[in-house]
Amino acid sequence: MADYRSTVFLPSTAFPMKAGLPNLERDLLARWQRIDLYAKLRARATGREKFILHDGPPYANGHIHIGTAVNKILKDIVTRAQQMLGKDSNYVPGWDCHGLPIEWQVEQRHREAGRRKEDIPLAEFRRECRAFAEHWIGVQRDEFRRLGVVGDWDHPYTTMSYAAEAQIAAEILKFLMSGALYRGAKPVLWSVVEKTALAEAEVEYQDHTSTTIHVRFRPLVGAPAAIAGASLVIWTTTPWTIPGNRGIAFSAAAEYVRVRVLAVTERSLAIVGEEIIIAEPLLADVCAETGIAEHTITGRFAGAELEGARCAHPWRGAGYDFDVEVHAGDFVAMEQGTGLVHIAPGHGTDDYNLGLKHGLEVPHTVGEDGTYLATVPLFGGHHVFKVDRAVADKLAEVGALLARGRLVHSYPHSWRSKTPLILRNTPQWFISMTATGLRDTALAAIKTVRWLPPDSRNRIEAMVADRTEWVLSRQRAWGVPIPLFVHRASGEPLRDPAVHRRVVEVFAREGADAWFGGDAERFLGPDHKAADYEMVQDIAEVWFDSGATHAYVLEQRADLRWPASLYLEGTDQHRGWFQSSLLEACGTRGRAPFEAVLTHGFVLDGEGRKMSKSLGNVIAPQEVSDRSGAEILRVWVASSDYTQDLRIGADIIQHHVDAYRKVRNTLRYILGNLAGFAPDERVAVDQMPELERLILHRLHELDRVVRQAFDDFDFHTLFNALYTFCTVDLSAFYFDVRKDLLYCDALTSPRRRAARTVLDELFSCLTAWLAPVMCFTTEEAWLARWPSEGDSVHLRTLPEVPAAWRDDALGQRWDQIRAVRRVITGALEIERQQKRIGSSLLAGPRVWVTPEHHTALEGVDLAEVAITSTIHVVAGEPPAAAYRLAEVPGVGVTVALAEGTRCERCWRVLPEVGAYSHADLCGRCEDVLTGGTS
RNA sequence: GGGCCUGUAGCUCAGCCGGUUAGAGCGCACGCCUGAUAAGCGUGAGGUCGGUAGUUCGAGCCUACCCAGGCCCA
Repeated sequence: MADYRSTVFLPSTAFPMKAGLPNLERDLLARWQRIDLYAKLRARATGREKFILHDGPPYANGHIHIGTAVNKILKDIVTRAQQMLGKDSNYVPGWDCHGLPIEWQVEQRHREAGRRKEDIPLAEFRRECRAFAEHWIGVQRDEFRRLGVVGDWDHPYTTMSYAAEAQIAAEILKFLMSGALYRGAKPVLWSVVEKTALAEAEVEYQDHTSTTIHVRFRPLVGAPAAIAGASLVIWTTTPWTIPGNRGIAFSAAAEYVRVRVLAVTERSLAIVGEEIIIAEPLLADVCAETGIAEHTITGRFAGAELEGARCAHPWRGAGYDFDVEVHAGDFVAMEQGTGLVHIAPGHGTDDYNLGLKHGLEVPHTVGEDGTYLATVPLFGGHHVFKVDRAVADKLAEVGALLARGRLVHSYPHSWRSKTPLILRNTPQWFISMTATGLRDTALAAIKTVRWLPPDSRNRIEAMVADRTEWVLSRQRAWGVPIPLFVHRASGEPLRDPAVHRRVVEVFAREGADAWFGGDAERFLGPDHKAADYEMVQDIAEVWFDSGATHAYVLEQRADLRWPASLYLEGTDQHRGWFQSSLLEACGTRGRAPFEAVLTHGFVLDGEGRKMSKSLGNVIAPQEVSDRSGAEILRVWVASSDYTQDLRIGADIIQHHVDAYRKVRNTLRYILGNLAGFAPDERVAVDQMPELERLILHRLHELDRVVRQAFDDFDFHTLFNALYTFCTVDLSAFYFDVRKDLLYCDALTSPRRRAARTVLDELFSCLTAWLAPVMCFTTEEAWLARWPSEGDSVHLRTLPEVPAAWRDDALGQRWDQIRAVRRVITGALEIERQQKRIGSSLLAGPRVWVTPEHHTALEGVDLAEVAITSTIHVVAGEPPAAAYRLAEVPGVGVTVALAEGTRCERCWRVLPEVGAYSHADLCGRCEDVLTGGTS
């Protein structure tokens, strides 16, 4: 028997089945660097409408993790998609460089070397922080590039560049001049040993034994009848804050009771006959703790009735003659205590906020060394850690102490000295949300921005509406100083544009380090005496640095644009960068610095849990890149619905590896069958068989999906649509059906040429559509087809899909044809199970169809479509024995073996085989080999 | 504890304005092909739509509560 394999036109391509992604990616990255793809993209897009995705700067203090990888990949897909939509989509990456975590790590190094931070000159310390940030910028830049992210990596922005530091200073001064910046005070975590403020990250929680006290507060004349004559009882674990008391908080959601004491235990400080007010749910606890043995409830009322009541401080008459106000607080819990919470606005965050809301005084009571200020009656000069007993005694003396006790609980301690911390009222610089109408401006600006997903707007709106102020200052070393001179006599910050100009100029030239040189004259100039001014030593919090990036990046770079087209970050940035950018720009420019904001979720493990070292479920992007390829991460990101949290785990990675292979093999098959394809081989659409026109129609449909998805940043819809197209429409249908004529028809056959024309269009569309996601593989495929030194698939824009390809009627007709095909394949499967056939080409089925189907099948070679050798179509009711599918009513199939002999070249079984010069060939194959027309 | 959000097959996702037996692809099982071959094709089994209670003639879609999870606060 003759072997005709060599006469068959099998696919041929150098594009390998196995990608070897990690190596391929490194090669392509080197190539893009060699040809300077970024510069080529810019050159190609000159003059086009700009699309500016402004990078939210990641923090430069460690390797990237899977979350930062997702963020950067998503940004890259967006920028590439916009570029392909025909815009100049320029992406400039940036880094956040100042701030505590870097300072902390640099300090840690010194500690390990046995040096104290205090012994290191500030200038040197700042230099080390800068070097530290620089190092990690380099590391992260390599890691981001490894993911395939294209952007201006040679000219990124940083928050610590001199230009940035100068502009940050300038922006702060704008807030000063507008009247929004003011000096106030608020409680911060404070170490009395180090005499410094600490951030939450520097705090360790350890068990601590506190003295607890129950204290009576007597309502003043005019109090509501419900409480008149009784005592409000509070409970606290920090007796030393009693001198700072200015209020009492209750829960508006709770019931309160008035309780008359009937009997007490031995040594109880409760008095038989007295009446106290506490929350109902805590009644039993309070009685137990204060030694009330018997009681009766004489009143019961809703918490709300307490609102606005006033009490006397227990030490009224001894310097504590102010009123203590009673207000609702949503932080009042029914877990412990009395349901009435002592409020010291200088010593607690809830206390401070409640005080702010009701205009309570925020007293300064404690100095930086932990001793009471001399102005504090009774306790001036005493240390807060040694005063608990004295406070309790003093309360007992005036009859206010109802009980005292001890409690072991988790309490914040300094990570350095291991000593307990206090919350201490500390001077801070604030940006007011109201003085210049900042909150209203921001809320109005929010309405003009496109928030994606739409829920995102609720979140930012609620946060801005609830925000009471913006605390700008940090008592830290590594950051941009708040460049103010405070007049010693008046306490007013200096507002002199000439001085401000000098500050900004010097910062731009020498960096913000210049501020800490101690030379005030160079900034103050001849008009002010340095001795008259205090030079503020606080630095600005890092959210201000990054919130001002729009000012020193978007506004200042000619290749960018203000406002940005898009900010794209994780959902946590509603409190962070989205908000600081919004507030900064609204405060200085009156509008948002972005037109749209896109938010993504967080990365969780395969079970939907947070990744953590202790759970051992952390997946590093570097590992995935090295093992499977960064392309797999990109496919994973693109096929996930990132508006929700994304999950990743070993099986999920495998899933996307499989999906990748399917798409890759689709491209490979197209390339293989396009071998030697020349432009003059092309066939006009109206000359094509229906099947080819159907695929073009699908391309037209997909083109609309793709453009819409690019516009909406909706990549998972896009990727799933393309993936399904590759599997369902191409691999399982079109390619399978067209194998016969691609392999066996003559090279000149019009229908083969038509198929190849369609493959050419498929290649053009798929490589472009997938390029933003599969940036490596599409480039590899593009170059496999069009070898070139300097070209790239990424320099393309989306192909124009002719409107003429659309043919809805054809699409609907083929839906019916494919339904009939499903019945046939089902029937063939039965035969296969019975071992009557193997290949479908052995079959010659008989198909009964409805009149509708019959019309749809007109002019269609159903045998070709079903990949059988022959087929008989009959209009009419199928016999009882016919195979049917419930979802395709009226269609039935019986299967007989195809009559005839197998053509040894195309493997179809036909009666004509044997009638030609080659005894084992069909007519078509005979002609291909002889050049005849039999 | 508060604000915002999520929960549909093992996985990634569809599911319109509430309206028949809840879909797709992958994976899995079984089979076919051996001229896409560490490929390709077919068939099949998988879901009490997180739970409970309501509203409704009818709920995966609406309401309440609960459970699990995420982000941000406290």
